[in-house]
Parts: sequence; C-alpha cells; structure tokens
Amino acid sequence: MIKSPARNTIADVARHAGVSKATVSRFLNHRETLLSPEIAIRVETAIAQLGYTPSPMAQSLKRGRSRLIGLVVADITNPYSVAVLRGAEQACREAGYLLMLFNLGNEGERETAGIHALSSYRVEGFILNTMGHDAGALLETARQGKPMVLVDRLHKGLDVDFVSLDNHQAIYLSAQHLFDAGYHELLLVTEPLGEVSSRVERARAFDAFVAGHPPVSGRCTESREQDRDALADALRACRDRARARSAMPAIIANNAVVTLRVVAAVDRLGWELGKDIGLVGIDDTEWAPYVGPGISTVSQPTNELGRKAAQCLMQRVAGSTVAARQILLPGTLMARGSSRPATA
Amino acid sequence: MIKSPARNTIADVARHAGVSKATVSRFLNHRETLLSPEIAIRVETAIAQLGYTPSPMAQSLKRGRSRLIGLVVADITNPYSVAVLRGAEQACREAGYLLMLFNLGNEGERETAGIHALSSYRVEGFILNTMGHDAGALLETARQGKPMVLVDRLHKGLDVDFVSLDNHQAIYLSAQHLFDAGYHELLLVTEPLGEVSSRVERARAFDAFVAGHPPVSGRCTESREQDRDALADALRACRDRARARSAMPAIIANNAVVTLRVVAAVDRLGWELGKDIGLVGIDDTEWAPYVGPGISTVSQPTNELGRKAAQCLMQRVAGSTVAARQILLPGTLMARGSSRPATA
DNA sequence: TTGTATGCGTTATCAC
DNA sequence: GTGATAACGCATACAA
Repeated sequence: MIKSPARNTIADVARHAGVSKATVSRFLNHRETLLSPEIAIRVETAIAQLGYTPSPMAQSLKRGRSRLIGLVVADITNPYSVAVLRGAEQACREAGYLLMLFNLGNEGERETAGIHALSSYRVEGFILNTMGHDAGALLETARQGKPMVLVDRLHKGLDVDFVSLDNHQAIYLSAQHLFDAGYHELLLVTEPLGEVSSRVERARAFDAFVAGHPPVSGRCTESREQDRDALADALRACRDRARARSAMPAIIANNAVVTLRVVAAVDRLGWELGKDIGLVGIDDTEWAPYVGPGISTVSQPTNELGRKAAQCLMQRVAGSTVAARQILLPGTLMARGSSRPATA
Repeated sequence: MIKSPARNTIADVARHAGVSKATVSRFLNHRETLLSPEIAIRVETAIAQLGYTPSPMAQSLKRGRSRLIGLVVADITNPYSVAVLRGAEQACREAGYLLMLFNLGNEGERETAGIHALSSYRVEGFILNTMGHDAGALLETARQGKPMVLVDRLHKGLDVDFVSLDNHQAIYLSAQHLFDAGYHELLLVTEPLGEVSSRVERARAFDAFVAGHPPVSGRCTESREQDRDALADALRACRDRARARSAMPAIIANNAVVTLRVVAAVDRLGWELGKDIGLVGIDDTEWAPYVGPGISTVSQPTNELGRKAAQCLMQRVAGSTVAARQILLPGTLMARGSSRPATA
C-alpha cells in the first residue's frame, strides 16, 4: 500500500494501470460486463496497490444515491431507542448502508431541523422514532416520495410503514397476568399521553381489558418527571380503593422510565413490591431482576424491531412499492417477584 | 415554497433570480463581498421561494470538507457509550456538524472496517471509543493527519487528544470510601483487562491504593459474561480471606455491566449487600438507588466527556495544531446502602 | 472490449 | 460587481 498524502482517485488508479477511468469504473460497477482478463488483473492490482476506495460523495452526486439512512430518535438516552438503533444499524450495515444519526434529546421542536439536515445529505430513507410534535417536515418528506418507516410511534395522516410492539397484546399480557395472580385493582401509569400513539393505544387496550373483566377495576394516571408527589398520591389512592373492596392493588408501568419512577415512589412510601402492591413494567431491562423482589416485565423484541424497520426501509429504497405495512411484534412476559400471587 | 419534484439546485436559483450561479454562490458563502443590494435581494427571495438548500455532498466534493464527524463506538448497548455519544452529538450539532455512527457491537475486528467506511465518506474527524484490537487503521488515519480524539480508551503509540474519567482518582475515591467505612478486604472485579487502557489503569490504581494502605488487603479478578461460577467463587474466596483475618470484605466493580454481574452473584449466594459484603460500582446508573439497599457508585461526568471530546475535535478540524491533550475529568461518589459502615 | 466526453451541484479562478 | 468556465471524483451514453 502506497503512502497517500491525499486520497487517491479513480484517475490515479487508471494512470497506474495504464487504462482509462471508464475502464476502472466499469471494473468496479459492472463486473458482469466482460473485461479482457489481462486488463481486469491490471486494474485489480492497481486498486490494491493504491488502496483505492471510491468516494461515496462523488458516487452519490452522480447516481443520486447516497447509501445513507437517516435515523431520527426522540431520545438517545432512552434504552428502548438505543436497542432499536442497534438492530437498525446492524441491518443497514449488512445491506451496505451507513447510518446518520440525529438525536432530538426530547426536544420535539428540533424534529424539522433534523429531518432537513439529514435530507440535505440526500439520505435515501428515514427511520423515525420521534415525538410527533411537528408532522410538517414528515409530510413534506413523504410527499417527495422518500421512503420512511416509523418505529413505535404512528403519526396520523402518514401512510407509511410502521413497526412496533403489539401494544394491545402487551397490555393484555400484563393485565391478564396480574389478574391471574389475584390483583384486581389496577392502575396504569404512563407518561403524558399527548399525541404519542403508543401511549394512547396502551391506555385504550387497558380500558378494554378492564371493561371485559368485571371483577377488575382500573384507572390510568399520567406521571411527569417533576411531579413525584402526584405519583405517590395516585399510588396511595389506588391502594385505598383496593382496601375498600378488599382487593389487591397492582400497577402496570408503561415503560422503563415510568417503572423506575414507580419503584422510587413505592420505596418512599415504604411499601414492598409483590406484597403491598403488584407491578408489571413494559420494557425488560437488565436491572429488572435485581430491584426489590425482581420486577416482572413485558420484554419487547427491540433488536428485532430495529431490524424489521431497517429491512422494510431497504425494500422501499430498492424500489418496492407495496402498500404501507403495519408490523406488530408480540412482547414476552418475564414473571418475577413483583407480581407474585397476591395474599390478601 | 414551490413544489419540488426533485430537489432544486443552485442553477435553479440563479435562473429564478436572473443571475449567474457564481453570484448565488457568492451570496451564500462570501457575504462580506459586496453584492449590489438589488441583486442580493433578488437572490435572497429566489432562495426563499424555492426553499433552496445547498447540497452538502456537492460542497464536500468541491471543498474537500464534509462537515461530518465519524463516531466509532465499541458497544452502543453500553449506557456509558450512549451518554458520551449524547454529549458529543450535542456539541457537534451546535458546531454545525452531523454525526455518522458506526457501532462495533463489541466485535473488535470490525474496527478497521468501520474506520474505513467512515473515512470513505470523508468525515473530517473521528471520535473513537473502541476496543483497540486493531490499531492499524487508527495509525493510518492519524498518519494522514486526520484529527481524532480518543474517549475512555487510550491506544499506545497514538499521540492524539484523549478524554477520559480520571481513573486513578475514581479508584482512590471508591477504595478510600470503603476503607473509611471499615471494609479492609477489597476485591476489584473487572472485565478482562486485555489491552483496554482504562481497565489496566484502574487495576494499577487499585494496586497502588492497596500498597499504600497496609491494613488493606486487595486482589483483582477478571469476570467474563459466560462464566458466572468463576465470579461467585471469587466472591466466596474474598469473604473467606476476610473472615480469616476478621476483616470486612468489599467489592469495587469496574463498570456498570460488572456491577450488575456482582449484584446477580451476591443474589445467588444469598448474601446481602452492605451487610455481608460491601460494594461500590464505577458508573452511576438510574437503577443504582433501587437495587438492594441502594448501590454506591462513582458517577462519571459522561455528558461532559462527550462534549469535551467533540470540542477538542472541532478545534483540530478548525486547524488548531496544539500538542495532544489529555483531559481527565473527576468522578463523584454517590454513597448508598451497599457501602454502609461495616459492622464486624 | 475499451476510450472519450459529458454532467451531477458546488466553489473558485479568471476575465469583463 | 458580475458572469463564464473549469474542476472536484465519479458513472455512463456514445463513439471507436
């Protein structure tokens, strides 16, 4: 490998091999087109000697394809986002695509800026896990026919591929499990519903479950990070309602962040999980087995979600024009101490 | 904003404003060069009307600057990497750079592939948090004079900026804290040292501490994910040694992953943290307060690390040529139940 | 089968 | 001040 002050170009290779640039380019892109073996060899060795790599920038300019995928994440701090990101990155890389990352840091207003920034780099498609505060840029992008796939959060009026946990199944799984364990006073704790489709869907599924199981009584409360007292109050109220009808109370936490808040609140109240109150959290985490008696969770196939999302996108990028799909993957129950059979 | 089937170019703007491409380009890049106000206005409105954005690809091709930063991470699953990533992304964005992400997924062999992939996109600099299995590509990149900054892991023979937790300080902080709490039989649990500089440094600091505090006896054990029994054995042995000299045993876990393993092992042994054995983990996590009696940790200023790394890089990219810096940030002790004063 | 010429969207070097 | 025009690195239609 020859020392390269600047990067060498296709022209360098051509000169080195004593052929034209076109020939080198053909060697690279149309291997099927027969080049005379002798020339092929010359080009090949020249490439090897110079350690030549085509400039994706120039290629992109010429072909109009960048081999880049834009990934916009609501919050890179959220383990869920990361897990999905991981799956997506794998699938993209395997397909020869690189990922450009834009993190919203939970500032929904930056959504448009992010999409435009990535867009300007001519990414060939988007994987979006956003807040949905500003569908404007999304619509614009969709209208331009640029492929995109939504993860976890659906935006109304956007007819595109969508990959997500089967929220209905996940909630039913949790609720049924708690029900079977003897918890009949349920409380769903969620982050503010707002426009976030996954949260709304889970709340709806929860209501449906409660409606379909008469012995069960259930409510839903929104929890904000700042307001710890409100959550504690909601927990106390739930337990009081349970006592009044001599039932056992239990919480379903809508995601890992909320689960941790519930754990903290229960801790401050001096209660014991799986004894004073039941708990199932959506999103399995590595620490769940070791908090208190172990926290029961519904595990999302995050890696698979990311992969599926990327695969959908790759198909579209490759030109597929099938109708928008909705891919719903089921969650798995991880039963632990926090939902052990209630002893009234 | 006019509907755009394809993206409009500088030529479109020029036509729309009735000027030449050169003029538009000047308007964009050399605002200081006086254009006649009348023309400036025409260009400005044309740009606005067409919603024109320059193509970074073409700019990159022409100027040789991509406004891209390459980020190579050993393992995106590691919360530490993510936290750093977050800080770095912020700083880069603020400076008008976008991040290209390459995740090694703990497969060190892919390091070269990653660097080459990003390199081919002409990223202007690298932020690296890698395994160090293959310094070849790094050296090559450094030799080409491309700026880079190492995070957490130093590679020998590479004279570049380095940003990291002050490992010596962090270990001394942990050890002194345990010592003060009455734990005199210490065990450092680390992932396999290998060539990973941060692990080796911590082990050295640990040895130094032990050597400097005669009442203290200390060992170090490497823990692998597959081999749970080995870790349990090491813990048992540590406790036995402690008993033999009627001292109290305690663990220092080298990072969050290991902390969790230790927690699991202690759990299986039926021991109680802060009672049968002490524990301080490096890396603070959101779950640390809620596992067992609360896990004492040393918190890393991760966000700050990421920002500092990105800032160093921005300076270099901007042409600064100061000598390679070593930026060491101190950790903060978060004392919790797992290191409560020992009651022999 | 191989070489020549052109253009992708920009910026920079000239002239005017 | 402003406008042609070449060049960045590459792929391709066309000519040979």
